[in-house]
Amino acid sequence: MEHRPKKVQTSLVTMHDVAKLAGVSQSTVSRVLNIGQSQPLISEETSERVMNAVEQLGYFPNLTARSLRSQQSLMIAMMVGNISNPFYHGIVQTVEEISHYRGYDMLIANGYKNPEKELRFCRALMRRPVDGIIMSSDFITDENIDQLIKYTGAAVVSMNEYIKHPEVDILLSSDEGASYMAVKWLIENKHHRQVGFIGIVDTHPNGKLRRAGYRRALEDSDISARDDYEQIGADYTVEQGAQTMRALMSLPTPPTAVFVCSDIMAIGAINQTLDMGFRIPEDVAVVGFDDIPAAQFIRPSLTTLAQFPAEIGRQLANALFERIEGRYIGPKRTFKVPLRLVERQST
Amino acid sequence: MEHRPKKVQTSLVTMHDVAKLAGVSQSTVSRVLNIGQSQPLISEETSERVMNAVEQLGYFPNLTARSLRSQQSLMIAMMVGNISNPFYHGIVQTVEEISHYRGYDMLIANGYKNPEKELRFCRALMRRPVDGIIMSSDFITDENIDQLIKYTGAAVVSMNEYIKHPEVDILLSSDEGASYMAVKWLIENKHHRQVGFIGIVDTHPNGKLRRAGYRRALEDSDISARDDYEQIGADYTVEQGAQTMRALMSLPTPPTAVFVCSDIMAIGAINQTLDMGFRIPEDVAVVGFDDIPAAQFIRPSLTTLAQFPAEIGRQLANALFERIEGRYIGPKRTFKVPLRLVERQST
DNA sequence: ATGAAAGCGCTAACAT
DNA sequence: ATGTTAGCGCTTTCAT
Repeated sequence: MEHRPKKVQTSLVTMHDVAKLAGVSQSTVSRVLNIGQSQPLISEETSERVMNAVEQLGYFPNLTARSLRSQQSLMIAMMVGNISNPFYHGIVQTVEEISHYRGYDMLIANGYKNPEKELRFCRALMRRPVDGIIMSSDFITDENIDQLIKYTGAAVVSMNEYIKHPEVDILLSSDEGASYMAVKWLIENKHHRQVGFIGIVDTHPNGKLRRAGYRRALEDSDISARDDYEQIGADYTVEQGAQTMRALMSLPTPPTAVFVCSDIMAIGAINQTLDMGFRIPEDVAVVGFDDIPAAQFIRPSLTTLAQFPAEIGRQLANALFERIEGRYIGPKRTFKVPLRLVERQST
Repeated sequence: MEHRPKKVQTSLVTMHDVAKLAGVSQSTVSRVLNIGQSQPLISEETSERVMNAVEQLGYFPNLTARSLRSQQSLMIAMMVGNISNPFYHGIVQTVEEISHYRGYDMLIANGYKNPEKELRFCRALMRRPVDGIIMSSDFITDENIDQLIKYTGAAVVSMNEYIKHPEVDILLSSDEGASYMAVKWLIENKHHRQVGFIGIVDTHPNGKLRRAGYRRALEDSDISARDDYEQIGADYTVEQGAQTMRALMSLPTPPTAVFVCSDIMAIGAINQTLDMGFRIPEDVAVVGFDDIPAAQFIRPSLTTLAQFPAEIGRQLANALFERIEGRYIGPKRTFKVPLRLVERQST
C-alpha cells in the first residue's frame, strides 16, 4: 500500500480535445455521444464532425468521470457463495451476458460462507456505488442491505429466502417441489416402495426443503417414513455420502432406491455401494441433486435433479435491470425456478 | 437503455459534511483519511475530531470521485477463458484474495475463446481504466494490449505465451516438462514400453507442448515413436477421448499405458476402455492432465498432472501488484509454475 | 498544521 | 441547435 507511484498520466484524449478538433463546444460533444436521451437535437453536420474527431483521435469516454457526474456506474456487483461450485457457473455466465449486452460491467466476489468476506463485499459497495447487486449470501442481514440501498441507491436481488427486505427481489429454486417430484417418480415410475434418503444437517437451509419434499412424497404415496431410512450427513462431501450410504445398505432390509440431496454425496454413495458388492441400479437406484458435471462422467452416470442455471441467471438479471432502469418500482417479488429430472444410468 | 430514471441521489454524506461537523476544512479531512502517504502531519486533536465525525455520520469515501482525481481505480480486471473451467477456480480465488487484501476490487469477464468477447473486454477497460489486468486470452493481440497500456497506464500480466508485449509479464505452467515427467514415470517406475498418447489438434497451444513432452520422454528412453500410438482429438471432450481411445485399443498391439493431454478426454478414454472389456490399470494404465474435480470421483480414479492453481494465482497477483505499486519497473518477465503428478487408481 | 482553490472528465440545467 | 456554466466528491498544490 505504500510505494504507490503517483500516476501523472491522465486520459490521453478527452472530450475537450474532441471538441477542439471538431470546432464545437465540449458539451456539444457530450450531446452527440449521448444522443437519444431526451437531448435536444443535433444538426447532422456537427454530429458528423464530432464523430470524425472521435474517430481520428481514438477517443474513449471516461466512465469514471461519467459516473461521478451522473451517479450511475454502469456496473453491477455479484457475490456468489464459491465460484468453484458449478451451480454458479451458468448463472454467472448468463448474468454476465445480459449485463454486457446492456452495457454494464460486472464486479464479482466470493462469499465463502464467511461473514467477514460477505461484509467486506458490502463495505466495498458503500465506497464504490454500483447500479445493481445480485447476491447469494449466508450472513448479510436485512439491515446491511438496507444501509446499502439507502446509501448507494442500488437495486438488489437475492438468491436467499432468509432475506426479507421489502425492496429486494428473491429468486429461488423449488427444492421442495423438485425433491417431491424425484421421489414420487421413484415410487410411481420405478415402482420402489423402500426409498431411503441421504440429507444434510439442518443448518443448511436447502437441506430442510429437500428433506421435506422427500417426506411429502412418501406420505402422498401412503408409505410410512422409517427413521432408519433417513441418513443425515454433516456436510456435502464424498466421504459423508459414502458413510451415510454404508449405514443405509447395512440395514437388514436396505432400501431399493435412495434419494441423495447432493450430487457430491451421491457420488460417494454410489462408489461405496459398488464397493460393498451391490449393483446399481439393479440392487439399489440412486438419485442425486444439482447435476454437477461429474454426474455425467461417473459410471453408472447419475440420475439427478438439474437446475436451470441459465434460467436462474436470466431471471436474476431481468429482475435487477427492471429495477435499475425503473421499469419496475415496487415491493419485493419472489420468483421460483423449477428443476428437471435428468434420467441416467443410476436408476 | 432507454428508461433510465435520473437518480437525483448523491452520496449521502461527503467529506464536506464531515468537515463541517468536525469544524475543519474539507482538505483536512482528506489528509486525515489518507494519512501516511507523504502527507504533512496532522495534529492529534484534529485527527481525532475528524475520525469522530466520520464515525458519527457513517461516512464512506466515494471511490469514484477518488479515482477521477487520483487516476487510480483500486480495481483490477481479470479475463479468464471460461469460469466453468475448474482450472481457473483456484487462480481466481487466490487473485481475489490478494487483491482484496491490498484493497482492490475485481472486475471479471469470460473470454469464451471468442474474439468479440475478448475485444469487448479491452474496450470496456479503455473506458473504465483499472490499475491492473490479468488475462488469459486467445485473440487479444500485442497491439490491443499496447493500446490498453498506453491509454490507461494499467499494468498487465498474461497467462499466454503468444503475448510478446515487452511490458507484459507472462505466467505459464510447464506443460512440456510435466508431460515429460509423467511419461518418463510411466516408463521408469511403471515399466511400460508401449506408451500411447491422446492429444489435441495443434491449434491449441498447450496441445503442442504436451505432445512435445511425451515425445521427448520416449526419445530419452530410447523408445521409437509410433505414429499409430499418437491419436489427436478435435477438442477437449469426453466423446473425443472415447473415440481416440477406441482407435488406440483396437490396434493389434494396443499400448499398455496412455498419456492423455486432458482429464476430460481421459475420462472418456477410461469409460470407453472399460466398455471394451479391458481392465484399468491391469490391461492399460491411463494418465490425465489438469486434475479436475471429477478425476477423484470416477472409478478407477484418475492419475493425473495437477496444476497448482493457488501458486499460479499468487504469482500472477504478485507480478501484477509489483508493477502497479512500482516495485518492479522493467521489461517483460516470464514465470513458470510446475505441475505435480497425482497418483491414483488408473495407473 | 491547516485552509483556499484548482481541477480530474464528464452531464445537464440554463442561456441564447 | 449550440455555448456557457456549475458542479459530482475527491486529491493536491499553494498559501499562510
